[in-house]
Amino acid sequence: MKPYYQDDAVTIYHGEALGLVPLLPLFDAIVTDPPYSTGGMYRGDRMQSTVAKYVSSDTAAPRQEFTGDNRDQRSYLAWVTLWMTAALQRAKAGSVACLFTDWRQLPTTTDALQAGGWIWRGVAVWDKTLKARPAAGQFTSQAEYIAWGTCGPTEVRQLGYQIPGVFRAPAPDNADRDHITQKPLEVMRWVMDAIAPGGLVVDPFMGSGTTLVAAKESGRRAIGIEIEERYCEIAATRCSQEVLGLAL
Amino acid sequence: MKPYYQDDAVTIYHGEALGLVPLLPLFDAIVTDPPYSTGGMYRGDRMQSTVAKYVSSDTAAPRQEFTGDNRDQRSYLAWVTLWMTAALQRAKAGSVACLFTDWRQLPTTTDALQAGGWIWRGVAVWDKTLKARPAAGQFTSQAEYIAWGTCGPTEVRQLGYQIPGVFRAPAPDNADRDHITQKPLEVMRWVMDAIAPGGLVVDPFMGSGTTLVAAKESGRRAIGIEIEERYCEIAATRCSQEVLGLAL
DNA sequence: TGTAGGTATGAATCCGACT
DNA sequence: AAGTCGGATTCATACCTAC
Repeated sequence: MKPYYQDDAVTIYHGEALGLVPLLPLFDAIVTDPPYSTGGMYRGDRMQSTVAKYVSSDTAAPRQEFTGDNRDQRSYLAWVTLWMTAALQRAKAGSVACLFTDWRQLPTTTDALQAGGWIWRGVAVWDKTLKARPAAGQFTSQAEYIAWGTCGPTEVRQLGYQIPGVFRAPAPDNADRDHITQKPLEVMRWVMDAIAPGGLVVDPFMGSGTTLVAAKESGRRAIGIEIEERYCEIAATRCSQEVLGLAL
Repeated sequence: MKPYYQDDAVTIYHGEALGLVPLLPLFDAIVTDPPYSTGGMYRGDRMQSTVAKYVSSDTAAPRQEFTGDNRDQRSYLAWVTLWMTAALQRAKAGSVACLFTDWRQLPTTTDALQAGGWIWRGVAVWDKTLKARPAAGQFTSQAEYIAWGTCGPTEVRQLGYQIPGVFRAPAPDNADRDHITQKPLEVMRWVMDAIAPGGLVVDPFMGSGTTLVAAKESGRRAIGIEIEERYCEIAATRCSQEVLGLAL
């Protein structure tokens, strides 16, 4: 396993999550935003070869109606369960898992979390604030969700402050994004609060590496896995800039 | 079917939801906050009385129990599906369903919504703000959720403004509540925005009747069903005060 | 009317003791 | 043993009281 990039806090592997997760060192947290598209990403019935492209919930045109054909959702469940099961084997006791999801995949994601052997502890909300597409007479879909849980009993930490369960931060503008589903750094900083300082954070679907930057910046270590080399490059650049104190 | 209370906008029936829903006139929306049967990781915790589960141990003011809050998850799914199926039979095309739930029952609730034949359209978030019970080193559980959907295709309405998908409002103070789980009126006003003006709103688990007050106040009609007579009385009082313009 | 300080409490959760 | 029960604990926030 040769890293694509490495510094004292961050390691990036260029490769496929399902294959690489079992080879990771023991870690303290898995924080990730898997591709949760609802169509066209599964080739054949081999779920192992799934990660092909990222689709943003932001870019979807009008919402598809629920048709009763759960094929994609079932595959998604199986696939998430696979790598969460693998992750559990490499997780220290008390480790935290944070899985980003949209409203449509939230029930599937909590199922997969539990099917993978993790204890589901709750749902946190990223409120993207209202500026999204207009929807006539319907609740605006302005939130993403984090299904979170632990490996075994919770590790009790006295922080002296409460970690909000709802976090408000606008999504980055198109121009400021390297990746179509890129999260604002503030959101990832918020998530880091739920993880013990100094711990090792794993993101098997790294994308442009916001998780790694937030982890490093907040005194944690991180490992990122990404199948597309161009994102490995972007993330490596962001992490090394962070080294020099240039980020943000 | 003899009403417990009736005025020109509001009707209250004292009785049991499963039996009464099939007898209702055709309606435009079902908005309700069923007993979540939640309150704890462990079965034992969930089987406690509602006061033991939901009221802080050091709370001075006495609180009233409410019933129907001890189902396990399987039963909860079956039960919600039952009355949502019945409701669909009395729902006009394009009707809206809004089911309140907490994080733990959210996946079960969206399953039940769909199992009952409704089309799941999204999740709205009531952010209770950080005035919530803290949990050391964990995301605060400060939100409740609304699983919402429609009976058939959405009825397109031009509102001229967007309905937020995340709504911030602190839970009412202990002293200002008649029911342990009473919602703030503002929250119900927000929900009413998703329902056509003048429409008939049904709440089969009325409690202290906030849904009815919000419906009436916003120019809609409402039917409430409640199994405990004490809450029928409270709701009737609130609705009649609203008639006289005394509420709020 | 304003400001500062004290107090009560939340649709929890955890854990140990007891039946 | 598995199931029940009860007490301790967390802190941001709204509200009340006192100056």
